[in-house]
Parts: sequence; C-alpha cells; structure tokens
Amino acid sequence: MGTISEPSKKRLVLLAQLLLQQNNGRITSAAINRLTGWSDSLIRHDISSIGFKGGFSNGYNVSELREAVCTALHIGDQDTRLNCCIVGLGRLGAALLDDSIFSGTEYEIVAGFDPNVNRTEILRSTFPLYPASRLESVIQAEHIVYTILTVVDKDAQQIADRLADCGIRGIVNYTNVVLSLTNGVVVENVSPVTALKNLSARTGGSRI
Amino acid sequence: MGTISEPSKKRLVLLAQLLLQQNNGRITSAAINRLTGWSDSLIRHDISSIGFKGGFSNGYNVSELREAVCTALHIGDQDTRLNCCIVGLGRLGAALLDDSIFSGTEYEIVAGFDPNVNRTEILRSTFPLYPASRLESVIQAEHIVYTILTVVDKDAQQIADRLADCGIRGIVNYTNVVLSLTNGVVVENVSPVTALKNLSARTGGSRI
DNA sequence: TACTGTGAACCTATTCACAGCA
DNA sequence: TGCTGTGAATAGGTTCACAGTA
Repeated sequence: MGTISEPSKKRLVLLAQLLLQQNNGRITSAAINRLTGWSDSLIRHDISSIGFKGGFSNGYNVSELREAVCTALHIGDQDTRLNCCIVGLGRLGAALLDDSIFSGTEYEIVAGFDPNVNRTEILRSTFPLYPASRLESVIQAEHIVYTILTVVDKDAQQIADRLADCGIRGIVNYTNVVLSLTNGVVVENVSPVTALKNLSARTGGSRI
Repeated sequence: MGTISEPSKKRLVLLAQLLLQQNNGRITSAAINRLTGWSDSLIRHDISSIGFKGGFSNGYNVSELREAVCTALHIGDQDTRLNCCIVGLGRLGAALLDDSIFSGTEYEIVAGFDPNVNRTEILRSTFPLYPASRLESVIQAEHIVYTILTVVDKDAQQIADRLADCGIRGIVNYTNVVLSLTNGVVVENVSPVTALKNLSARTGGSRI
C-alpha cells in the first residue's frame, strides 16, 4: 500500500465524486482516463496507493472503489459529523447560508459570524448567527473544525489569526488575501479572482 | 531562466498577491518564507524560474518583483481586458454578480446566463443577463475567454460541453461535478464541498 | 555581512512495462 | 483476452550548498 502523495489525494477526492456521478456498475482505469485526462497508469497507481485491490479484467466495482477511496481519505462518512462555520456574511457568505449546499455531506454548518452585528440580526438561516466577538467561545463550544472565510479582504488576516489561535484545523479561503497561518492550519484558496489568475497562468494569459 | 513548473505557477500567483499586501519596500526570501511557509530556497528558485534577477543582499524590491511575476504569469496587466461570464444565477451565482469582486483586476464579467429565463429577467446587474440558449452567440460576440460556473450540479456537464465547443479557455467550477473537458479547456475546482474534502484529505479527517 | 542565484543532489511523482489473474 | 497491480525507469520538483555580489 504505502503512502498517499499530495497530488494523489486531490485526484482521489475528485475520483470519489466522479464515481458518485457514475451510473454504470463497473469502471476501468481507461474509462476514468477518458473522463478526467489523468493517465490510466496514474489512476491505477493512485488506487494502489490506498491499498485497494478489487480490480478485475473488467475494471473496478464503482461503489466498492468509491467506498475504499472515501475511507482512505477520511471523507464521505455519513456517521461522522464535521462542524463548520462561515465567517463573513456579505453577499457571498450569505449565499452559502443555503445549507442545501452541504446536505448529503459530512460537513455541517453550525454557526455564522460577521463583524457587523446588523447582518447577524437581519439574515435568516437554519443555524445561529453571531457577532464576530463570539468567535472563540462558539468554535470551542460547538467543536467547529473548519471555517469558510468570506469576510472582506481587510479583515481576513486578523480573523484567520483568531481562528488559528482557537484551534481550527482548516480554512476555505474565499478572500483574495494570502493568509499567514500557524498551528498547522491548512488553507484551500478558492477566491474567484485567484482561480481566474490560476487559469491565466496555466493557459498563458488567453489573450485574444 | 528556464521553464516555470506547474506548482511554481500556483505559488507565484499567490506571491503576486502577497506582494500587493506588503507595505514594506523590500522583502527577502526568508520573510516570504515566514509569511507562506514555502522554503526560502524554493522561493528563490521560483523567482529565478521567471528570469528575475533584481535581488540584492537586502532582498527584493517589492513592486519590481511583483511586476516581474505578473508579467511572467500573464496576470494583473491593467491594459489587458479578459472577458468572463457567469453561468448559473442561483444564490451563489447571483452573489458573484457584485462586480466589485473583480474591480481592480483584468477580469471583467460581461455577461450572465441562466437556464431559467425568470432569473435573467428579475436580477439586476451592471452587465446584461441572458437565457442559456444564447450562450454560444454571446460568448463569441463578446470574446469571452473564461466562465465562472455556478449552475446546479445536474446541468454542469452539459453546459461545460457547450462552453468547450464554443471555444472557452477555462472554467472556474463552483459545482461539485467533476467536469470532463475537451479542446484543452482548463478547470479550477473551487466548490465549497470539494474544498472541505481537500481539507479533510490533507488533515486526516480532523475528527474530534 | 547578509542576502541572492544557481547548479548539483536529492526526493517525489508519473509513466513504463509486464507478470498475474479472472 | 483484457484488464489490474506493481516494481523499475524516467521525469519533475524541492532542497542543499556555496560562489557571487552590493
């Protein structure tokens, strides 16, 4: 089996989702290659790296493989609840309050925060909203592990510092700010502008 | 100089942003290391890979370096306009209509689309909204290069196929669907759920 | 002195090639 | 036969080490 490389982890997260989209009962590495562009040998290597050996000459059983991928990556386990919060309830943050986005996943938004008390009073959601001053106490009380960060750029680093201090494990960063983090907090940068810049860098600018 | 590796590109995109956040006039690779966690030698290597040689024994001139990084990656050039569109005007897509998100960047949202004609009629924005049937004609007429995809999951692949067919260069994918793409279209996957799963995979699940 | 710039060394990730198996 | 599983080979990325420089 061995260890799972970082690039493998990202591919396997997508593979788990891809398998969920499959209606066929079996799938081969060549078929996954056609759907993703990853080479067939790389796919087999990734699957081998999680110790799964259920493949036959007609490929893998889709749901069996998905199960194995999820177990190896610690994702998609319905019996696990991972409490999350949203910090920043502007237009983007408010859009994510729609918790149908997270339904069917192990992630549960259990709190929202905003430095602006008005917003936490006006907005409606299925979970409680708090002023940012209560960040530390609520995160500890609710055992929140991940934060979706949608504050305005100027507040981002300061909030991130407070999140790191109170033991958050990871941040999904929708701001443009490059966050400096301590305590092993991991970040996924998913701001629309950063994503567009990554596209530009990868495609060589796409000038017309 | 040589070629810029893919991981380097991602770091350099963030570095450009980080330099923008800096108020000091000069910065060393050791200081960047403290802010990002990337090793100082890796940072120097990245900078060397774009052919920049402006470093001295007190580090780099921040704005000079930023300029060089942007030029090498084809990002942040104010004289270039890269036309983009948003497809899917649900809660999340509508939140991105706020084009202050993109102000100060070279990306300009010039059109919004939704399969649901109602939404394109009700919503207000500074740029025109169209029914999805006009996707191909508007993308060609407006020279749109990138798409921000915020449709519901079930429509995502079908829309992506149409985008690839009409020559879009890249997609910022806010859906959970793993898109299959042709014509060299590149994708950045930034769905909140995928981002959270990446956090889980990297942190080993963060169970409490 | 305190840094950068850069080849060489090392380590990681991907592809190759083929034995093994239903 | 048509696939997987996997060690070996190759390619790619990161770190090391140190010469060069203001």
